[in-house]
Formats: sequence, C-alpha cells, structure tokens
Amino acid sequence: MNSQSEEDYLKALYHLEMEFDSVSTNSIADYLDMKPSSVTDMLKKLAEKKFINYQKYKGTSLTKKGKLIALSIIRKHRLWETFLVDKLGFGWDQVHIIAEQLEHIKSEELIKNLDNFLGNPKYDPHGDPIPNKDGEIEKMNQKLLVELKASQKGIITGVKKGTASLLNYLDKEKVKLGDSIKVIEILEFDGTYIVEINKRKLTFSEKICQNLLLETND
Amino acid sequence: MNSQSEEDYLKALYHLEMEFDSVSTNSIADYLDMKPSSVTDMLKKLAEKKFINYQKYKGTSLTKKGKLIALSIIRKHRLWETFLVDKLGFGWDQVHIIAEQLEHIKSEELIKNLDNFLGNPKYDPHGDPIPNKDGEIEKMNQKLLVELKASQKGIITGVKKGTASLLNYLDKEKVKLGDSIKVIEILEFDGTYIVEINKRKLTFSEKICQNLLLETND
DNA sequence: ATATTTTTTTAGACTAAACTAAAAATTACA
DNA sequence: TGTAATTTTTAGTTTAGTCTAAAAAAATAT
Repeated sequence: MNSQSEEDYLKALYHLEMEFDSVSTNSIADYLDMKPSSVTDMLKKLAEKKFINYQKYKGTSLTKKGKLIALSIIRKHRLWETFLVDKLGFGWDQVHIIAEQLEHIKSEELIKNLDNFLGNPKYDPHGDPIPNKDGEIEKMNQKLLVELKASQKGIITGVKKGTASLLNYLDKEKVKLGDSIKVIEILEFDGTYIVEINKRKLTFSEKICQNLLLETND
Repeated sequence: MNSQSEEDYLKALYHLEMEFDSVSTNSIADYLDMKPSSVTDMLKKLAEKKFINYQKYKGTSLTKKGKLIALSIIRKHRLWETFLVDKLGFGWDQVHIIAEQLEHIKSEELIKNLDNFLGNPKYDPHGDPIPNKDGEIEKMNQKLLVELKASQKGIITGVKKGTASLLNYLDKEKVKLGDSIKVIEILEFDGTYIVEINKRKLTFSEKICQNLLLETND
C-alpha cells in the first residue's frame, strides 16, 4: 500500500509529464510546494519501488507501473469531483480541495460502486476525461470551438483557464459539459458561430469560441 | 486542525466511556490495538489540548470540548455508512472499514451537503443514531421487540450483535431499518408476535423478537 | 575554456506517532 | 501489612516525511 505522500508525488509527476517533456526536481518541488531536497528523498524512494526511472541529476519519468498508480488516483479524484458536483450540489470550483482528500481513500469496491452510481461518467465537472479502471484515458483531441469549421462536431469538455464566468453563462443557456455541439454556420464579418446543441440553435461570439474547449474525434 | 490519530483516540475514548464507567490506559491500547506506552504519550498530548481530563495513573475522561470532537467524527462515520449502504449498494456489514477512512475527510460543507443528500437520516445502517451537527445525539430508549406488549409501537433500529442473518431475512421481507412497527398481537403458547410494518401484517418468532432492536418513546 | 550561476544532492536535524525495555506506581492477595 | 502481580509511565529508539545548510554537479555566460 502506498502512502498519501507517495500518491501525491506520482500524481504530480503525471501532470508535469503531460505539460512539459522533461520533469526536473525543482519543478516537482514548485508544483507540490516543497523543498527540492525533500523531492530528491522521495524520488529515491519511488525509484526503489520501481514507480519512476531516476538517475541522479538526470531528471525523472514515470514507469508503466507508476503511471498506472497515478492514473488510478486521478480516476478517483475525478469521480469524486463528479459526485460532489452532480450529487451534492457543489459548484465546479469548490470541489478540488475536497477531492484531493477523497482521492486517497483505499477501496477498489468503493470506486467501482461510485462509478456505477454516477452512471459511469466519462468526463469530470471541469471537462477532464476520467480514466477507466485499467488506467485508459480517452485521448481527447482537445480543440477550441474557434478551430472548427462548418458542419464539424465535438463534445463540450470545458473552458480555458480564467474564464469561469463563461461556465456560468453556458449554465444559464442550459448548455452542460458533455453536450454535443455541431457548427452550423460561421459568419464571415465578425466570426460569430451558429451552433446546434441539444437540437437547439445558439449563437456564440468569437470570444466565446476562443475559450470553449471541445473533444473532437479527428 | 486535529490529526487523524488524535481523532481516532477521541472516538475510542467516547465509545469506551459509553461502555464502561472508567477508561484505563490499557483498555484504550486494547481497543486501538496499540501499546500502552503509545497511549500514554497521546493522552498527554490530548490533555495538553484540553480534550481530556488526565492525571497520571488516574485514568482519563473526555472534556466537553473533546466529546464534541468525538461526536463530530461519529456523525461523519455514520453519515458515510448511510451513504455507502443507501446510495452505493454496499451491505451493512461491509461499510465500517471504508467509513473509518471517510470520517477523517475535512470539510464542514461536505458533511452538510451529504446530510441533505441522504435526507437528513437519524439512524445509520446498523441502527445507531447519527449525532446532529451540534453533537446532540438522540437518546434512544433502545428496546428489544420482545419487551413490547400488544399495541405498543417502535422504530426498527437494528439487530443484536452476531445476528447478521436476521438482517438478511428482514431485507427479504422488505423490512428496512427506520421502519415503524406496531405490535398487533402476541400469541400465548409460543410467544409469536403478529406485528404491522408498512401496513403489512408480519409474523415474527420469539427468537426474532429477542434480537430485533427498536427505539421507543416511553 | 574557465568562472559564475543554477540546480540537485547530501548530510544532518526535527516532528509525529509508533515501538521496546525498564522503572515506578498502584492494586491484589495471602 | 507486606510482597507479588499488574498497570502505567518514562526513557530511549525507529520510521516517514519534512526541513536547512552546505557540497557537488550541471548549465550558462563572459
């Protein structure tokens, strides 16, 4: 059984590997708000357990084993976030801190049952994909709505950082994450998009289209 | 903020105080499966924080402050157990270990929302009362069905220790914890009870009546 | 190419929460 | 009541995970 701290490091490693192509001791320390010397200690331990590839001064990367654990934590985190928003009525911006705690609860059965209870969701309330029990994560082709041409389709998965208010707007328009969207027409003169969501026609300004994230299948 | 370990001790103290009138270092060690010397260390710490009254060699008791914390942990434990059984479909006998972990999650808001989501239950799946947010616990008049006379009423709150199979039986008969029960008639010659639950007449053997726990209001 | 700066690691210390072994206090009993 | 048994505490050790300060390695710049 891995400690909470080990799990936090593996998760951090995963996120950093996604975002950058090499992961340094300092970047981990920054991410986790710890001192580099503490990170070095933990990296040795994780290497010992074969969760990471690590050579002094040479940076680090997750092994297959380590990545699977990271993904299982992320799965739990995102399922719990979904629970908090869908069932307990939290706002999507309030759930992260609580899910950081819940993700460390140890019980396979619990997660299996929670997943079923939630209806086996594929995306969490922020639009991030939820890995399945084998750690497979839908590799999204994340795009902005503005990148689509007329007649193309996608699934709404989130909004860009710092555009919280857009989510509120979408909510008011009864548009939810996970909804399918299809581009009907793009107006030449101001870049306005006419789209169809849930069989309803909606009009989005160019600004909105630059901040709305979609998953596409091309 | 109190540590998980501190919370475990306070909860143990509460349960031991309920069951026995004086709580010794050894009894705590037994209950928590730890060495007495470890317990002494923690008692000093808890006394320092004014959670317990403690004098060397003289046993210990919870202060008001300590008892409130214990009750808040028990509240969380029982709400989570209710969630696991009512919503996730766990058996009442599978949930304790998971709830031991969940009870330490820190978020007032979470518990408030969970409580509402569950419909503000008053009893957990084992029939134990759930303290309210101020630590008030319904003092039940716990009785066995066999102690009731004809026409008396109660609420089914659980079964006696070691009679797991009875719960299964009740389940099959569509009798749930929290259901109201009324004694219609008691047969002289074998002590069989005819009772009414959910407007249905049911027949319980004397053995069943000796193991079925009720809350009554006398 | 060497000196300076930055990054990373090492060495040693700290804290919380457990432990073992031994000492001290209390309780039990003959 | 005095000795033996039991309970509790003390003293010192361990482990996990953090820290600071200093040393070592790598990267950068003149």
